[in-house]
Amino acid sequence: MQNDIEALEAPLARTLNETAAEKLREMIVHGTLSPGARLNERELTEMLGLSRTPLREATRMLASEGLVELLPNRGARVAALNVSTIRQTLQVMGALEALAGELACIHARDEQITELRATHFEMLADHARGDLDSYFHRNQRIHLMIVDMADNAVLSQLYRNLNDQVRRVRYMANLSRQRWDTAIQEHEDILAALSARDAEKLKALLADHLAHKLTVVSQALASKAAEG
Amino acid sequence: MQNDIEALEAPLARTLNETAAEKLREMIVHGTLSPGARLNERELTEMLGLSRTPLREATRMLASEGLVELLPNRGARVAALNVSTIRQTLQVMGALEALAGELACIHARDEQITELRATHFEMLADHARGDLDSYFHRNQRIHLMIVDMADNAVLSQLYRNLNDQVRRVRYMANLSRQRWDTAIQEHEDILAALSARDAEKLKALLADHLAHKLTVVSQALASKAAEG
DNA sequence: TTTTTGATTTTTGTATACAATAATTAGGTG
DNA sequence: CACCTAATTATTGTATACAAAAATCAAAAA
Repeated sequence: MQNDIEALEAPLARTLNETAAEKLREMIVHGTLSPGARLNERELTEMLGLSRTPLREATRMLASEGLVELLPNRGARVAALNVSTIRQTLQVMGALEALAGELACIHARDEQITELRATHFEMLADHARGDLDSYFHRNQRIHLMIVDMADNAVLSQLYRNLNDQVRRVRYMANLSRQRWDTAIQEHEDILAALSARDAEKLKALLADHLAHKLTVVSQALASKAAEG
Repeated sequence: MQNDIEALEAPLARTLNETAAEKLREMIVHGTLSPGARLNERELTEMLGLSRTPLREATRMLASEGLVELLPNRGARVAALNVSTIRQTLQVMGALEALAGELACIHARDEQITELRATHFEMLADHARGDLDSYFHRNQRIHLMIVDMADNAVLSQLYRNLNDQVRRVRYMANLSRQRWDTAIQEHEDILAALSARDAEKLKALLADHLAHKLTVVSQALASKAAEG
């Protein structure tokens, strides 16, 4: 019945604007709402089954997160995705990952590193069986785990926001499979450096890793721009 | 000839929720609304002369910026200011400044550095005449100039958001004057490194500078917590 | 045809009305 | 008195109503 569904979907006390923000965020990240698309309030309220008030509050939150652009008196649209912005975002993420790596070497507990290694092996399994989706998901998870090991909530929150921007590219343009092998090797090196608590090496590895990601993502965006 | 307003990103037309967000942001940063204070919608609407709709949209934006905390069904309150959060924030700002310094060494135009040096001397003048407010303001400006020299809009935006958090401490607890002299020296070194386009040195100097700031701000917060 | 201009429609921004939840107070009970 | 409990009040969350701006369309003029 209805109450059960509600309880499953919203275990904690939540408001409509929060759930709306979550739904919209997911739609934007997954590309259901494509970059630059106008957000028509009437359409979205019908789609989400709520009124304009919580919807507008949600779009304002997403605007502050950088997923939505506000046009005064002309509503809102999904933030555009261009190579320049993604490059800037990845540069910042690189700086944040470097900090995260440094702090993780200090604060990470052994069981966290063990858990990270386990996830890494699961990702290897995904790689072996060619499960791109699961591989991508666990890849994300590994990076988030490292960031969270830094034990800095501000850092974690910021990183996730920026990461959402990059995830959009993944869903927009399927990233090439050829990068897999090098990425796997990089992850193994990263794991080794963290286990050895070698902060400087970890920072360097993370920087390289992200630089590679930048080239891949840029190419993906550029080819998408060329075909579209 | 037609006005190409569309091409410009900066929207000149303003809505009430934006101005409300600006007002609230300023009140929070300046401490007019003190940390942890409940945001009563009736009071604020009367104070700002608008209705609850744009006010609530504003508070949601500020929540995403981290200046406000939302309590479901219990409204909102000004985000608390504790040493732990400020430490985390400054750590992240440090990472961002390091990136900014690196990029600034590459992208900064000579006239920008000239402008920076001019602001530095004006700050020296503030120091000489003991104008703490103006000194503080120009100090902020110098750091923002360096960040903006990186030519990375994502970085600039993020840095400003985090900086707002730290500014709150300044207004909450007047920072000690004794740090002035060391800060002046550090700024001169930073300026020299940037002029020489010495990225590594600049990064190190900025890191030191921020580490000092962290101790000062922590002490200020701790003493404030002790007296309050 | 193309352009322009003014009316019509749509969409957004804001205010207010209503509903639901939380806070407060008053009155009883041990 | 302390401690419940219920009624009242206040406050928040959501829906809707209204106003203003933008977009659309259609007829007239170049």
